[in-house]
Amino acid sequence: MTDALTIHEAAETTGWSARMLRYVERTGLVAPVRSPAGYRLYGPAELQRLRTLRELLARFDVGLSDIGFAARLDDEPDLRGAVDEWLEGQAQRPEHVPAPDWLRWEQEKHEALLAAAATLSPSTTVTEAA
Amino acid sequence: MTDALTIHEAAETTGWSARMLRYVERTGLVAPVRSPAGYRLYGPAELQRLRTLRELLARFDVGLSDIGFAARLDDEPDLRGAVDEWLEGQAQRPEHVPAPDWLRWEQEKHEALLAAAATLSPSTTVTEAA
DNA sequence: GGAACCTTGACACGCTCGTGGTAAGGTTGG
DNA sequence: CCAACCTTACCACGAGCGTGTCAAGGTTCC
Repeated sequence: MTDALTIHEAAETTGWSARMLRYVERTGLVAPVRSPAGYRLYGPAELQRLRTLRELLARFDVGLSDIGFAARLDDEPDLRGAVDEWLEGQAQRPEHVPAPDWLRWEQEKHEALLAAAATLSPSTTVTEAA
Repeated sequence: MTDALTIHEAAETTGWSARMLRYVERTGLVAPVRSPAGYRLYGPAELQRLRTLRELLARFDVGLSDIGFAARLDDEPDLRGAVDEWLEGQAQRPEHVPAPDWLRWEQEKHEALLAAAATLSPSTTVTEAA
């Protein structure tokens, strides 16, 4: 009990390489406690975390940096908010723009504006006929 | 009205370079409609989206790929779930492990196990005394 | 005190990201 | 018809990711 594995032992039981365990630590995703001498000590919790992390990366083919970003989203509400807001297609439309016009655009775009993009005004603005 | 800018015009009004607009499109974050001939046509919505995206990246110093990942989280519930679950420190502890034991570990870790990590058992398992 | 660990730091390598170019070829407007 | 635009497809390049390996130096155990 009260077992703590050294980096190489942890590597063996988790499937990571010792090298990668150090790297993972640098990304801030799994940081083991240190012995007074500085040795990394991986407890059951860390080991489990490492195994599931491994599974996660493999299953969805994402990178450590992606998970790192997700973590950042988690403790940076501002970022989370800004990103979410941007993602939901600019939910809060900029009031300074008439709005009805730009809305049509979205609509048309999602439908078949492609073909209907016929009669447009000249100038540098692109125009074309079917 | 009903204006659609070509890539270079859009570049000018959004601050991106034409080159980057194509790149941004490849990431799937802002994809303009295409004219019958294949020309990219940026409408007000896209332009706005590009401007706010630019602001977002600069303000938080994140990359297009990060936003791309956030988008992926948004439409891949499985991924979102797996990531969130992993992030909240393995909320659902593995029932197959006694639990009380690993919990102590977390506790001790967050406190001052460092110094208390004195008397341990020998073998390959790390051990040390103060 | 020496073998067997651990630590950090560095070099390396292939790959992706974020950029910029350039070349070869279609469109379009006047 | 031709200049001015657009398109895709490449080359390039520095920075970072994901890995490995090696070197120089502490720890620990017996």
